[in-house]
Amino acid sequence: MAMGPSDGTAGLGGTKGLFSPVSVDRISEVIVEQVRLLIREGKLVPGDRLPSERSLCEQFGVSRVTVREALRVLEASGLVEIRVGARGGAFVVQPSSERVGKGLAELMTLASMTAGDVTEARMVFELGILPLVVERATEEDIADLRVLVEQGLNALESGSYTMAMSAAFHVRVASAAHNPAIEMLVQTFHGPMLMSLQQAHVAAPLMGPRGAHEHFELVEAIEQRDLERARGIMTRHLQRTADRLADYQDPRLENLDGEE
Amino acid sequence: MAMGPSDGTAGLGGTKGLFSPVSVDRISEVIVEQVRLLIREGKLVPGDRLPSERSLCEQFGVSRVTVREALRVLEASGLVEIRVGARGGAFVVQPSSERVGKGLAELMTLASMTAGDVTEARMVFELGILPLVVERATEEDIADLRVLVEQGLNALESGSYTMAMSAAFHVRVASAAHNPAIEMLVQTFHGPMLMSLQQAHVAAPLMGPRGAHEHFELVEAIEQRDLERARGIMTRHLQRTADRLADYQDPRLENLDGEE
DNA sequence: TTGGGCAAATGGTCTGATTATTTGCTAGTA
DNA sequence: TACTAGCAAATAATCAGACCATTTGCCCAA
Repeated sequence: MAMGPSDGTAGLGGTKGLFSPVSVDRISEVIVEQVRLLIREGKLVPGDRLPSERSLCEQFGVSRVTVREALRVLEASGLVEIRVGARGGAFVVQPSSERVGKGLAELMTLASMTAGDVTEARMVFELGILPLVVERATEEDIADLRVLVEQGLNALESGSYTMAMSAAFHVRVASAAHNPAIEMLVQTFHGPMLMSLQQAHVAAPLMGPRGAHEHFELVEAIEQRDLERARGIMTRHLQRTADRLADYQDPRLENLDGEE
Repeated sequence: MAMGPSDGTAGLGGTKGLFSPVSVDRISEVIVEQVRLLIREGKLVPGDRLPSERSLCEQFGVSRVTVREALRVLEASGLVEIRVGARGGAFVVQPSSERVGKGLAELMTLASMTAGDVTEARMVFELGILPLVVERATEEDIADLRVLVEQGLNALESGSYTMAMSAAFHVRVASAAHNPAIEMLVQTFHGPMLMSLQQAHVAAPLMGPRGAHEHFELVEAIEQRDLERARGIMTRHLQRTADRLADYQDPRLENLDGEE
């Protein structure tokens, strides 16, 4: 018996009419909302496994197709991860800032946003967090940064320096502010850059010796808790990015390889 | 003939082995990637309509279920919008920062991110962009802000002030920086706040007369291009949010109603 | 000219089946 | 006993063909 969406509540809600919208549409969406709620309420925590598709069919009283569409949406939203095979199924995942940033980066590349726009936002943000970084950086933070600088210098010599390494450095600096929201945002900035670089096949080394040395100096300034010096270095460092971008005729994201 | 995912490439790629992952899985994902690419390349622009489900089935040589799952993912990603009925179908949408922020907000509330974290990030960002705002705000920007302040004051008197209004004001201020990246990020900050407020059923007026007056003063300072004054006002304004948040025992996002 | 109604297009859903993959257990062998 | 090969079960991925609900546009009648 193929039933249409007319009785879309599918036994949910039932007697009480406290539905927010007039949504008599899309059973799968109702399922998504239920699961979402369970996750928000903490009744489902990362690592938990949802019932199998067939179980969910029975519990919701819908067909497998509908359940699968709901799972697809949940997966695309970064809430669950689906594994096949025995002991497989839908597992609730811990939403990482990385995962969040990915989605955001995707849309930033689509939005009408120039490389200059992104660079300017970086200027504001990465300079703005420096006081926090200088104040809060731990020995571990600094040790990590030293390693990254070291790797950068080595890669530079062997000509294998990539933008990803530069991005990793900047993100690691931001994480020294010890604020997940800030870390996520910085990650977001670098996402679209890396993405567009991959698209443009510009994996070539773009970091000059000067930029690498600035990374080194920045770590030193952070270690010495010298905010003014750190600010000066970062300003120069980012400014050169901006300048290089200005050289392009069409400074859209495709050309976001100005990081030196 | 029910064929499994063994030939999951579905005729794509074919001879050349330049697939990024080993992803021989999930035909629907391949379809998603194709459409995504078309959108990125500008071959599909907002407003365009994808072929109907049944057409896509033929073109891709897959079943409707598979196509539908791909469409679900694209829809959840905010790339297309699906309308039913004749002349319906999947339409490419302009990815707005609002649409993006929604999904993002969801994940941010789930991520281990406290209200304090978000507030601190706001401090950095909203203070950091003030120089740009003061420099670039147009008469239109200021007129819009005046309207928002007016509405806020009226709502305050009638007791109908909502957090959404405060958020709208802050976002509008950010948009006066005339940088899409910045606007989008500020919107991202406010998304999770609104969401958690709705969850906590705290739609009540939280904006004190003091906060509303600060909004008014801020607009004035922007109009006068008085950066220092604007900075002072914004600092006080956000600081009170931080202070209020500190009163909570568990300052998680559920309590992100500190905006006054 | 206008209104009603019918038909086509289209998404939403159902049913029942096959295939591929993973896991765990079992039996056979050294 | 220990180890490996292989089979069985669980599970997601997909297919095929059907029916329902909604929207749009057109045609015909008043």
